[in-house]
Amino acid sequence: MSEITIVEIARRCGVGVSTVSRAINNHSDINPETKKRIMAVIKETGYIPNNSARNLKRTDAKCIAVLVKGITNPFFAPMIEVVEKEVEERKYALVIRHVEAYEDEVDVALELEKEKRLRGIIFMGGSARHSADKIKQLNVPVVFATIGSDIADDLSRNEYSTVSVDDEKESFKMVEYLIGLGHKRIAILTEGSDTPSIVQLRLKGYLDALKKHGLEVDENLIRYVDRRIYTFGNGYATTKALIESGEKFTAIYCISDVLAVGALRALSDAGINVPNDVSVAGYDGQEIAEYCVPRLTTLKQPMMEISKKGMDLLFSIIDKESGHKHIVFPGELVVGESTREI
Amino acid sequence: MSEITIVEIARRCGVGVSTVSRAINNHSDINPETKKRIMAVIKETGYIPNNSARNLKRTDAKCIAVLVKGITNPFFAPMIEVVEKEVEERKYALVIRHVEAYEDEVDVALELEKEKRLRGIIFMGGSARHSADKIKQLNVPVVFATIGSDIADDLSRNEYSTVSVDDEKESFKMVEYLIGLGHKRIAILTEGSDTPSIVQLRLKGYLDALKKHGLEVDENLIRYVDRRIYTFGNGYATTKALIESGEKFTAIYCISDVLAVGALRALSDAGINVPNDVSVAGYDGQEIAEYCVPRLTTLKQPMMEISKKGMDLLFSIIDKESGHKHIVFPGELVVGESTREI
DNA sequence: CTGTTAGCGCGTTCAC
DNA sequence: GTGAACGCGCTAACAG
Repeated sequence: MSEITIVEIARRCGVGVSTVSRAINNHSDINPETKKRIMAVIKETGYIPNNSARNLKRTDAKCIAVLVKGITNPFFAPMIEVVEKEVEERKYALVIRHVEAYEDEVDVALELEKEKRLRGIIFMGGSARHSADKIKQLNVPVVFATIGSDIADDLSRNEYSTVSVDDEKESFKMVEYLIGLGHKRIAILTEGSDTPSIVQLRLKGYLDALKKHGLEVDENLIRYVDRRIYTFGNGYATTKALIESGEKFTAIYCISDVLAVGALRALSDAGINVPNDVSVAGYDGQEIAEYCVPRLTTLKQPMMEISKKGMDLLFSIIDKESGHKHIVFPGELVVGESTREI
Repeated sequence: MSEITIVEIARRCGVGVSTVSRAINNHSDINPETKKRIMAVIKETGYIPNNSARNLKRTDAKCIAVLVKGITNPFFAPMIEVVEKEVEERKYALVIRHVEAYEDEVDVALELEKEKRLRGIIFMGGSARHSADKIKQLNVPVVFATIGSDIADDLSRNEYSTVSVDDEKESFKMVEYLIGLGHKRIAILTEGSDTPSIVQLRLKGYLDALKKHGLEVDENLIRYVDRRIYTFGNGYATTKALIESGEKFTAIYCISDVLAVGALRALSDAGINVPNDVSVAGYDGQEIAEYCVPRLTTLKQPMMEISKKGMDLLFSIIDKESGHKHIVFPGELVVGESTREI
């Protein structure tokens, strides 16, 4: 089965290849009649233009790329939908790539840019610190969503945009809320991450809140989950270990809702009532927080707004209507049924 | 910023382009010294080969594609991880594409195949009935995961493989289990789908089980969620409507775990105890089923085995060691805390 | 071991 | 309005 190419279509229609090309790409300079004839043959033969060849030649491809770190992470699902909608509205093409945990997302972007004709890139998740040089190499506007600007050094602030909540501040807010309820021994479920990331910011918010309110930091209450903060199992296992360690605590603050749901289950299994015996708080404001039993107190990130704003910003930079910006959205502390006064 | 190409690298190294190509692609016939020199220049210049051009020429690209219908669906996350591992082990490249609900996955595959040099395709989710002709057009081995063979007509059985559970049978099993617990008025949360899909099979299993046990089908107990069966909100809203309708029922069977979690929440809000007042059963055996409160009784699909077997099969067909097969895995009825005898 | 060269399939001039 | 010819960046023959 030799692949059918544009030449073959041209031959069958008795026209030149360029005419076929014009028909495919909706060019204006073409006789409607010939176009119709060509399109008929194309449909009939099931011909599909080779995208690689097109990318090689095309100069005007309007394409946006979204690079998602950990696409299996449900957190990004609603954001991606917003991106799809925005991109479609503007008649751009969209390519979604997921980036492995061990890959450098900017490297992947670099590669992708060679392959497609990208006009803009939006990153979701991933590490926070990238060399400005590398980002500059991308040559197209770049927006980081859900990653704040506070980790960027001043030099690189103008090389890319960020749209996010202030993870440190919001995390601080949540812990302060727990403290306000009278909790003094607040455990935290976090991840032992060595790279600068939102995880570290959230931990810092926790530490600062304790400090501000004169509570001492007990290392035994800082619990590191095994690698991934978006699995129920990790929240469950870590909480179980915490309980069994005999350490005293009256609240658990989890840096993701998914971890918190695992924590709820572990507490329930141990016969510990939430919120009467122990309060549980999450972070992210994912859909699950609203539907678990009890409903989770969580720090809701305005995901839709973040992605919407991220796209607006990206397009306005593409259209040279704006320079790079660093936008911070406020998070919302949603009080559920999982926390109460002590 | 003119893009830097292989010619430029060759010029800077004072060698021919093919030598550079050989260096990049780890060919054997090359002097280690020259290779080292070339690689150094490549690193220095930040040169990245253009993938489109490569795809255009390459004859041997070992690449597998996974097309996922609704990649935002957490159901496929663990399966994709298995695929990644298997593909990597065999030194193939992997391209993951997610397919919109309104797109035809086979069409997308057709397009992708023109662009990349695919050696095999694995589909996850999506509609069940595809014309054998179209699949044949793909020219490479195709495996459908999580979609059964029962919807394929005999003619096309040899054109592709399927690896799945028998959705109708397993669904039947679950409903029979509920009936065995003494339930007579069993509501079902399903999706009003017009295309042949697992959804219809699960509904059929429900209907058949009722019939077999002499229970009459009450249309009022068949509830259709609004479009998507993998959102908590839909399970919640539909269950809420069911409760408020005043219809009597003692069990709810949800055709996905995600719907079931939403149902749990709605019942809890209405002051209905699970499982004492109403039993709830899910389907899929996702991680959440094990961590919600109460734990969900569900029909667990062996997702890891399905994807592992799917990949094994795909590769053995690629290597001509096997023809197309239709493999059915047994599901496992996992009894949680959400169902009890009436 | 290395350089030269011919296309891969297509979009884009530039003549007609 | 249309066709011929060129070349995008690269790999794979082939010749040295």
